Amino acid sequence: MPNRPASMRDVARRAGVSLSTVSRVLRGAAGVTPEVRDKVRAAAEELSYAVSRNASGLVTGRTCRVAVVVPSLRPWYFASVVSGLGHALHEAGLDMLVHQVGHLEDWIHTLPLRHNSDALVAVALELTEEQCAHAADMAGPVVLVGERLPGRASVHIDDHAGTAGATRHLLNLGHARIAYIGSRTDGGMSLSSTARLNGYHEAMTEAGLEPWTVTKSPGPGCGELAVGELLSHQSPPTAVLAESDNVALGAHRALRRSGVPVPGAISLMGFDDHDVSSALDLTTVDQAPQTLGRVTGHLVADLVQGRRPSDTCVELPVQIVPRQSTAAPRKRRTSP
Amino acid sequence: MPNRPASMRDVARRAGVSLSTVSRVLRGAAGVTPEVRDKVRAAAEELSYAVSRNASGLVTGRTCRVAVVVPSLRPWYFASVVSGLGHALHEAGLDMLVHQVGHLEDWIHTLPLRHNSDALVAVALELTEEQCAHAADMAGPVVLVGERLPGRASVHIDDHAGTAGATRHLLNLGHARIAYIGSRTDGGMSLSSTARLNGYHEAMTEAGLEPWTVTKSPGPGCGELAVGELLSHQSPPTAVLAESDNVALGAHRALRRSGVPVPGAISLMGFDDHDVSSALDLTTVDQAPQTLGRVTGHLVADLVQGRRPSDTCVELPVQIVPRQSTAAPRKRRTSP
DNA sequence: AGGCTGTGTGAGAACGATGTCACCACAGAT
DNA sequence: ATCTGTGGTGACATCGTTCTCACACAGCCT
Repeated sequence: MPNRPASMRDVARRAGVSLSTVSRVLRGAAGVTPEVRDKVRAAAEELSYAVSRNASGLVTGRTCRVAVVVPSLRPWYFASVVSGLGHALHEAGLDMLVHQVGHLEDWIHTLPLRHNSDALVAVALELTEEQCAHAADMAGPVVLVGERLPGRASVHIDDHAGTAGATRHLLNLGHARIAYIGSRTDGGMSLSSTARLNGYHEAMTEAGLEPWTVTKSPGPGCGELAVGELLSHQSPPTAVLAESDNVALGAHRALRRSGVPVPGAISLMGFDDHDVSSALDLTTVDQAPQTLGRVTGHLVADLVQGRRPSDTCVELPVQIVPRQSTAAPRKRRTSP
Repeated sequence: MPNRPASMRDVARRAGVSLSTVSRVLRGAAGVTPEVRDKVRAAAEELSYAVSRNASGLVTGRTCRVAVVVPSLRPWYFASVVSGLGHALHEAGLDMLVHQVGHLEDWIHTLPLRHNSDALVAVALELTEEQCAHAADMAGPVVLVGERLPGRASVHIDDHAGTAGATRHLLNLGHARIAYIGSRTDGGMSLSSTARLNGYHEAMTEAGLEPWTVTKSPGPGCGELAVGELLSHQSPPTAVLAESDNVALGAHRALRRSGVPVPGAISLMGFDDHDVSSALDLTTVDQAPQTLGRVTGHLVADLVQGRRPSDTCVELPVQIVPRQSTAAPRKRRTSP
């Protein structure tokens, strides 16, 4: 009962021209009389006809589709990246296929994408070169977002500069005992985690101060546990920089419950500019994930459409967002 | 240089059988000797071959692809719905094309989807019957999520029961002066907004109490403005129910800034179970958007794959999530 | 044996577009 | 008048699948 949709042949018949001519018009190819073109356009409009990317892709070899692989769409960060990506791809006339793969093992299983997309964007996946090569073999250009791999196209932020800047922000406020809360899985640290940690280290040693790092396994309890450890110290830090807003969130909760005023006794900084940060008035580092996605989209479009992009490895700047959770340290009573 | 990927013909040659046989094997069709089947599978594996949905869709008329149209992927709610949807579709062997359309006018422009997807899921879009019909004409079955339209398949939560339950929760705590903050655009109220308002009304009148409603135009300032209005009243409410967590968030901020303790002086409830709610310990109504998406995915899969779903119009229950922002009202000092 | 049935396989026509090539008319040059 | 482009158009092969049909061959019953 869903009577077959109109085909190009139907449009051709209606316009009284040949199939080829309709194709030319709809593709915007040159060599058609304006008069004929309008006639064809009108016919297509009346039949509310749209070309089948399926069929055209079959002969051109291009699907006008980009596959995006992401651990999950739900977390704020991924949603933002994919959102920006979607907009940019849409502008370039590309459709976006979204695949969520929880574990990297599933990833390889999801891969039979060949012929089904023109490129692949992997968001926040730590791929090995081997996996990348396999993916490229299956689906054309591969672009990494939020991670990097030598020799592969990637778009990511300058994590190092972000934490370095954040640390300097705290130093400039007058803090000296600045602790850093990081996350670390059994498998080690991701490249961006490492870069963030290094940024902190650099800024601290640059200032002649001893870095003070606490790492916990990632998850909801990360920030809380770390704060517990920090507060039990003989002289606790006056400022805490968290690897991410999620960690900062847990830290914030722990501080609140411990009755430690923020920023009165301890200044707290996050990293991400998560929605929650503005709700909690948390000073943080904006990594503009939507921009990340958008830039990636342009890059992918360039690659797919055969333009040579200026640079296949883009590093985006970050920006400090000052809010209420950081302030100059309280004067120490012990000083004369 | 990206040497053309293997085609079915290549697999056939390698396995020493005909094209048809390969097709049969890879489709899982019956009537193939186990021995031949294994041979074909092996050949396909070696060539790391995957069927082109493009080509197979061309002849079957099915694309194994579902188009999802959503205002934006960024907000928590949409991301959750689409995430659930994606998982369910993936289980059903369907790929998900995501389109973000900010305005409904763009929507119609995005529509040339015919032949490019088997079904269309519209998330939180208030479509007219005409637009639905047009969409159905272009892309097969249409399923609405979070909104409803008589005669169209839809999946949504029981907004009415949600606010009614929330109101009763506050009533049970002993509140009587319960205000409701709603949002309303110039164009009127969406169906779900209306249902939420009605739920509140019903519970209040049921309890013999006078409803007290404040509506502001939606946006970040909605909750704040409303709280301003409520606090300026001669005897302010002891409890406030917000149409959504976003509104509640603004209300929470305004109360905090006004020095009104929550829940000490005023109990506050939201609706959605947004991430921020747990961060703020906000009592709210969980509408499980990911489940919403998941259920929609199953429904769409049924429709696409020709199974007759048990019901094309699903209403999901909601659940109160009690947290720290609601408590019994303070005893009134004026009572003897 | 002869005729059925059934089962595994292959040949070839779709599907709906694109791209190549041939054709036709008509312009201007010879 | 004939030749030669040239610009608009149509015929047809092609892309990689699925699907329909025909065929070969085995087994079983009369």
